[in-house]
Amino acid sequence: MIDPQILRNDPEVIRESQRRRGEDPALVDQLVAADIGARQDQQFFDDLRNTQKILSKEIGPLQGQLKKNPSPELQQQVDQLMEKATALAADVKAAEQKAAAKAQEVDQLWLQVSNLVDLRSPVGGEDDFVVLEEVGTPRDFAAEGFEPKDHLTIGQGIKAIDTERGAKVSGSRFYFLTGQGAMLEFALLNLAMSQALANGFIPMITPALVLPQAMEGTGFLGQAAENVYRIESDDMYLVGTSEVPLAAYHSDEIIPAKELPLRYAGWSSCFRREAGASGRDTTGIIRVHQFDKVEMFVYCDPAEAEAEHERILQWEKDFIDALEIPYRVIDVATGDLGSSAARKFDIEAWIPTQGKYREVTSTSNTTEFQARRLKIRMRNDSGTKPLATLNGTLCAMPRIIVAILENHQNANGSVNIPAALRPYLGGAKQLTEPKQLTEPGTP
RNA sequence: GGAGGCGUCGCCUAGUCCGGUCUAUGGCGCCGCACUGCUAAUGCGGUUUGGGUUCAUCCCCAUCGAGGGUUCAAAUCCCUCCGCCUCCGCCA
Repeated sequence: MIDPQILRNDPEVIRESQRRRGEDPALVDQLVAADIGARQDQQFFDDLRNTQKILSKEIGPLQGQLKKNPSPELQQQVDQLMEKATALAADVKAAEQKAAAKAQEVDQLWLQVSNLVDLRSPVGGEDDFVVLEEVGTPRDFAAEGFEPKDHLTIGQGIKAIDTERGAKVSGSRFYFLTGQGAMLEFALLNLAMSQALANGFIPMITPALVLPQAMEGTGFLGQAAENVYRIESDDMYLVGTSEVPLAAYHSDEIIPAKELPLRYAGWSSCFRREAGASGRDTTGIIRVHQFDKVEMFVYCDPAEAEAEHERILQWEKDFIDALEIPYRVIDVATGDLGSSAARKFDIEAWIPTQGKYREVTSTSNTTEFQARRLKIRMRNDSGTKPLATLNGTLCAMPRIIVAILENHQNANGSVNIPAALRPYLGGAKQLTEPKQLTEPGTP
């Protein structure tokens, strides 16, 4: 949610943001009208309620007197007041219901408005991003004298990835990480968590099932709703990222300014329906329904948010650097920000067999948008105010595994392990074909 | 799943039986002022959150886990739900 003062003082700012996103600016005009109406109705109720309270306070003491010394005169006085009060009660109730209905209408409209875009975000759709930098040089496999294999071929060769049995057990876009594939994920987890810990993050293992208000508050029930799994029988949602539980963690709380910034590194499974992506990335583990991820999540003073966003991006780069993977950083365009982000940077890793860069991490500055929805505030000397939240991927397992397998493969199908990862794999320098796992179809 | 207990403005707590002196008590903590070589102690005042109004002060409304209901009037009475604790049963 956006600061309602902006709606009242300068609604054009919100209209412009909606236009840049390719969303409906007329929503803002609906909101302006609804907001005025709701405040009028609230004021009407407040005043009516005030008269009722004053009247009620007159009746109380009179009732007391009447009990001690009953007199017809007093009785008449009380009766008269009661008559007025009874009539008023109905009006108060009606006014209250009207005001509540209007307030709800305003809330519903606000839920449809996305965050104000950062004016530096490039305007346009998915393809209108701006490349900020390219880091590292893709390997020249031709010069090395062999054709690179795709990650699935390599993964199957070293018995690290099993998509056939994944599909057998759970359907398409599911997979098993087996043997050293599983160990590779654990190693990446440990590397990521060590880095996060060194950067002052608090490690967190979060719920993967959340209540509707957590999903709503983080902004995933808007346009992104079709990609969210819902557990109908219990009215809960499977999270697509631990950003959701990490944001809702402090909902309805007021955090002292001196405790900020609060940095959390969450580890959870992530679930995505990938609706509307049918036909894209159908082989391998680039686009899957379930994966594990280490996510950075920060609560900070809004004045610090932009600098923190840069820091998170740097930590993401540090991690990919450590894995020795070539990548580029893009400034995501307004149409591709999602409802919560004001600005978003993606890191895209080089995927040799696709000959292009593919998203492996994403960091968003959601400014005060989520904090307002989730009622998270900070307290400093001048009072309480909404704080800012930011998120960024530290390590999304399958895609990082894809990037490692493809970029560090050898002609014989083995894979070199980046030096930073070796300590977490017992010092091994390569992933090679093991003997113990059976082929699919073998009894 | 069964039985019982509990949920009050940072923390602890009074109030709930019996509705109106609750404009929610007291203590701790915190903030300000006074006193004082300094500190401590003491005294006085302030201290939930959100909304409306205002230059600001003031004032008004809501808020006693949440939502309904009864009533002129609800922390207090009734109903539903949620959470926590204890015990029992089942299970990882």
